[in-house]
Amino acid sequence: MSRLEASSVNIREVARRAKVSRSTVSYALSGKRPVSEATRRRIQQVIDEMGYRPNAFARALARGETRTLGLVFPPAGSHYTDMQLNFMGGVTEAAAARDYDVLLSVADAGEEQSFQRLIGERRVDGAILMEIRLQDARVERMRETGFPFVTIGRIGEPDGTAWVDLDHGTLVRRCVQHLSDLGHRRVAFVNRPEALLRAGYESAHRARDGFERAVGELGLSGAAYPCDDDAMAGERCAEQILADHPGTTGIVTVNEASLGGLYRGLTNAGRRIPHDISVTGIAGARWAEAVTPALTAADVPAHEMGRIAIDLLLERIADAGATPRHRLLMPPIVLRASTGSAPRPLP
Amino acid sequence: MSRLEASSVNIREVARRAKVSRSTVSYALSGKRPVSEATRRRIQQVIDEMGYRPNAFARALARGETRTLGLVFPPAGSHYTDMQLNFMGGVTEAAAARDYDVLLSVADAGEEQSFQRLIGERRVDGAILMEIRLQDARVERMRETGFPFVTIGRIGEPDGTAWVDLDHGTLVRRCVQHLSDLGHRRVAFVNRPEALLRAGYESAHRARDGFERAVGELGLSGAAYPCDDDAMAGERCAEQILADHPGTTGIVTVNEASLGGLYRGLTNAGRRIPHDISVTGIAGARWAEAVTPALTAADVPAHEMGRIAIDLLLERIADAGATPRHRLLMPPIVLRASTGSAPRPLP
DNA sequence: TTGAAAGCGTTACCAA
DNA sequence: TTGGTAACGCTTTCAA
Repeated sequence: MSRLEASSVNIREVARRAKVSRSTVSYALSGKRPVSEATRRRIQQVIDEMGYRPNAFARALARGETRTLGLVFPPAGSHYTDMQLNFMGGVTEAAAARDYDVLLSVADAGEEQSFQRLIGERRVDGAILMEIRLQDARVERMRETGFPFVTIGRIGEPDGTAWVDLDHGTLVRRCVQHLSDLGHRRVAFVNRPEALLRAGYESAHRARDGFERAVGELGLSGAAYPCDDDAMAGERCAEQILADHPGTTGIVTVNEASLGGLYRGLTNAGRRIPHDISVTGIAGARWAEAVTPALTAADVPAHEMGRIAIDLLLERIADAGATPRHRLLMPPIVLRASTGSAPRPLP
Repeated sequence: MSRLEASSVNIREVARRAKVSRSTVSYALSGKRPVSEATRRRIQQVIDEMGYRPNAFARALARGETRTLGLVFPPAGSHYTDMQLNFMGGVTEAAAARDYDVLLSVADAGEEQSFQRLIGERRVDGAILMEIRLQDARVERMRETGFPFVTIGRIGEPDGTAWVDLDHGTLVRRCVQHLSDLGHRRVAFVNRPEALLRAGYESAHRARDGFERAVGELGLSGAAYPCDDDAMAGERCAEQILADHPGTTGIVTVNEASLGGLYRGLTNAGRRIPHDISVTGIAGARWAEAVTPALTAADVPAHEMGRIAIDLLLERIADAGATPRHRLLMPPIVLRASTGSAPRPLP
């Protein structure tokens, strides 16, 4: 016999001690049926004495709801970004505030196993999906089954799904605009890793599209670079940018993890920020402020996005028939110290 | 009726279609009793057709085990450190590899509610506790109830508990030693936030003790500073250090989130790293490499620690009677570019 | 206002 | 090799 049973106080025992039926104990707890004040009191006393708590699984089984939400994210080895991890924090705290637990699930795009554990075995009432791709098998799967879900990020054709996302396209556009306003004519774009791009990772694609559109509309010259999520890659990326186009005076980055390396690469090449080259982009505030000079950037409100995702999900669960809602966030670009007017062009 | 039930295929239906009893289906799945090849096949076919998966809660109820592990961490608003978050990643992936799910729970030191949800309602088979204090109410509580648990970090008197921890004391000691070897005579220590110290946060205390012991043994002058977990605090801390003791030429830090600010403060004060002042300490590799020059530091193997925690926990669950084991980790200090020999003393 | 009993979907023991 | 059935701990309908 397992310890769980051994140490378990159950409703039957409470009922016996309080000299009432099990149903009365249940009703006293849920309040779904009037219970006389006298017996309610007696029951409560026994419960306090014995430290009784209803078994969550038995309750889930009887009620058909689990009061647990799933958080699905892909395995990343040791390479979680700050952003991803702060989503997790936001989601979990918001869920706790609403009396839900969060069940973590690492599931790759095509991976059936984890999905089945979560949805197939009915462990959760709904799920939040992170790291969305333009074409996302997990999302399609959820849709088919009619299971309540919300995505952080949005698929290519998000109509009919519930999601919360940053408007990466517009945000990057604004960064380019900002550089353009400062007189920069040749700019570069530092994106997330190439592997993610190939996998169809939505934010990387939308950010790049935004960059290219903006460069075109504003009549600038620009080049986009994928970059791995670490400092060394950032350093190499800076070298590459300057090698390809020495006249580059502005950089937009959406890769916070490589930021320190990017700065280092630029500095090693003898470029001062922002005197010789301006840098801006989208990043967690912590990263933006860790570099010197601090990065002018749109701060990712990861924590808030986690909270919003939970709210949207609970809405879906409460009313599966309603039209799915979404939130497209566009945090302001906060001016710090990494951008300035373009240097006089070299002869 | 909830959607869950509506879309649910259950064992009874499978049994009916395969023309066997429910128990046979159950045994065919678990293999705990021989089943003739013919019926096993027939059952499997029905299962595949109908997409049957046993309901996790019903199974948990019947078996008395949940195949779910709890991960308890304190609420942090938006201020999770990289380290904490990477623990979460490591724990989750290791659990998934062993076919366990992870249930997240935000629980403050004294908070009963979350504890009760997790343990009282028997949602998990065991739990991992993070952010340990020297005196930790949660740990005591777990101990009393005999519930299987492992701590990441260790309490003041850890005997009899299972834990995995970094040897912060010795690690900081080695950092001081390293500085001493390079000829530094006056050093400073940048710790985690004061609030954490006051709360009895173990790693902050053990690190500080290690610093003071080392300074004493090596005959150096040293001062310790608490520092909040952000760049601005790091900057102010640098200023403070130089104001208090301008002759400081070496710094040991265990506060990765303030590292960028610390560098900035030093640089603003006209000190070049490592020419005028050396910096070293304990930090996640990502942070250590994000700053320029990259930090000579002991890299926190957060991911690995998460994995170890899971292994220790599964051990506890499998054999509650065994003596709890532990792992004290001491990653090497990897030499990067932030330390060098002490400058000639000023006149 | 309360009790009895039938589920919820599994597992595992007892028979056959 | 299989089937019947009593748990597991709770909720909720039906009766009183």
